[in-house]
Amino acid sequence: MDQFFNKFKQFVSPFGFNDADFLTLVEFCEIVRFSKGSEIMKAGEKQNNIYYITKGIIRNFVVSNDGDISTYGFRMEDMLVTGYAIHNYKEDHRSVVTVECLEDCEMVRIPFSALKFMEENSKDAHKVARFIAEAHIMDLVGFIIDNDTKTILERYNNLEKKFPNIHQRLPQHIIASYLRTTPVHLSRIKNAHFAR
Amino acid sequence: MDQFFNKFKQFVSPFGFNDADFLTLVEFCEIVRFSKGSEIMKAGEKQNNIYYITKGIIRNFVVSNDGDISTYGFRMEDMLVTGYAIHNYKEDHRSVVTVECLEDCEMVRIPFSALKFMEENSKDAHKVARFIAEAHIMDLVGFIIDNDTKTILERYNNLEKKFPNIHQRLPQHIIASYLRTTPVHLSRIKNAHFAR
DNA sequence: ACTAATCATTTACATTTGTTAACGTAGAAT
DNA sequence: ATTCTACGTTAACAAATGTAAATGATTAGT
Repeated sequence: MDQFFNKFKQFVSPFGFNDADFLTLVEFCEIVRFSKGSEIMKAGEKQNNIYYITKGIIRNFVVSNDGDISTYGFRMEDMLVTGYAIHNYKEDHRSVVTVECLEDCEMVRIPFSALKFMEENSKDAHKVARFIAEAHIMDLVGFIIDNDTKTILERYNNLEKKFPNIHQRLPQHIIASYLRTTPVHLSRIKNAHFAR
Repeated sequence: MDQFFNKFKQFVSPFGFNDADFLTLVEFCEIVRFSKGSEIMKAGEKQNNIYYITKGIIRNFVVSNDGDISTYGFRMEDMLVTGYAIHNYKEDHRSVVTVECLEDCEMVRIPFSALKFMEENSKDAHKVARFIAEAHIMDLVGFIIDNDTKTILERYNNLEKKFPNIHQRLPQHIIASYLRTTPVHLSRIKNAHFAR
C-alpha cells in the first residue's frame, strides 16, 4: 500500500489531487492477490473494481469469431487495470476485454464506489480522471499508429521501452500475439534479422 | 452555429454543462470553411484549435516509414476533430495525425484558449472533458477490437453504422485504407461475397 | 533422477494478401 | 464533342504470413 501511495500520488499530484483526498480514497481499498493464469475480469461481465498493480504482469485480450486470442495490452507494476469498464458516461460497467494474470500478482483493489465517492466529495476527481483518460488515449493512439507504421521487428524491439524486462518475463507466443503475428513468424523475423 | 449549439448541447448537457457555460464558449468560436483536399492539421505541427464539423467529412491518417498512408478514422457532421492534440496533461499541443478534408467542409473552430478559459471559469469543464475523453477511449478500443476480431467484409458492412452514407460519399480506395487493405483486395473480397 | 508439460525453433507446404499492369467506365475540364 | 483524370475491377504473379508437424531444450512436478 505504501508503493501504491507513493507511485500513484506521484502520478496524480500534478493534477491537484492532494494527500487528504488520497487518504480518503485509500480507505476504500484493499490489497488482493491473484495467482498466475487467473482471469480477474472477463469480457462482457459487470465489474465493480479497478486495480492498481503493485506486483506482477497481466494482459488484456479479446477473442475473435474463430476463437483466436488477440492480446493488445500488458500492464505491470504501477499501472492501472480497468478493463475499460470505468467509463462513467455509461452506467453499464462491463469490461470489454478479458484480463489474465501472466504471473502471480499483487494489486490494490479500488472499488467503483470509491471512485464515485471521490467524484462527489473531491473537487479534483473529474480533473484527475480526465488526465488519466487522456493519457490512456495517447497510449491507444500510439498503439494504433505503431501497428500501422512500424514493422513487427521494430515493435518487438520497442516493447522493452513500455514494458521493462518484458522479454525476460513473458513467453514468445504471448508477445507474438501482442505483435499481431504467430510465434512461428516472429521466430522467422528475428532469425532473418540476425542473419544480416 | 445553431446546429453546433443544438447538437453539441445535446451531447454535453447530460454531464452538467449549462447554457450559460455554452454561450461563454461560443463567444470564442468562429465558423470556418475548408475545401476538399486541404489538410487542416498536420502530424507533428502545433495546433491552436479543435473543430466541430457542421458539414463535410474528414479523415485522420498517418504515414508509415515507406510512405504508405494509413487511414484510421473519419469524422463527419456533428463530430469533433482534435487531431489528438487536445491532451491537457502535456503542454505540447502537437497533432499526432494529419487531418484531411475529403469534401468541402464547414466547421466551428474552437480555440484552445476557449477550452482553457472554460476550465478556469466553469466548474464542469473538466467533467465534460472527461466524458468526451472516455467516449473517445471506447471508440478507439472498439476500433482496435474490431480490427482484431472481425473480417474485412464485416468491418466494411459495419462502417455504415458509424458513418451513415459513407459508401456514397467516399471512394473505395480510401475505405480500403481504413480497413487496412488495398482497393484490389477489397474488390476481391466483395466479389467473393456476392459470388456465393 | 525421471517424467511430463511448455515452449521456441525449424521445415515444408498452404493460404492470404500485396503488386503491377491492363481495361473499362464515369465524370470533369477544355 | 473530345480529352483527361480518377477510379473500380480483374488477372497474373510475387511476397508475406499462417498452419501443421517434428525436434530439441528447458522447466516444473513427482
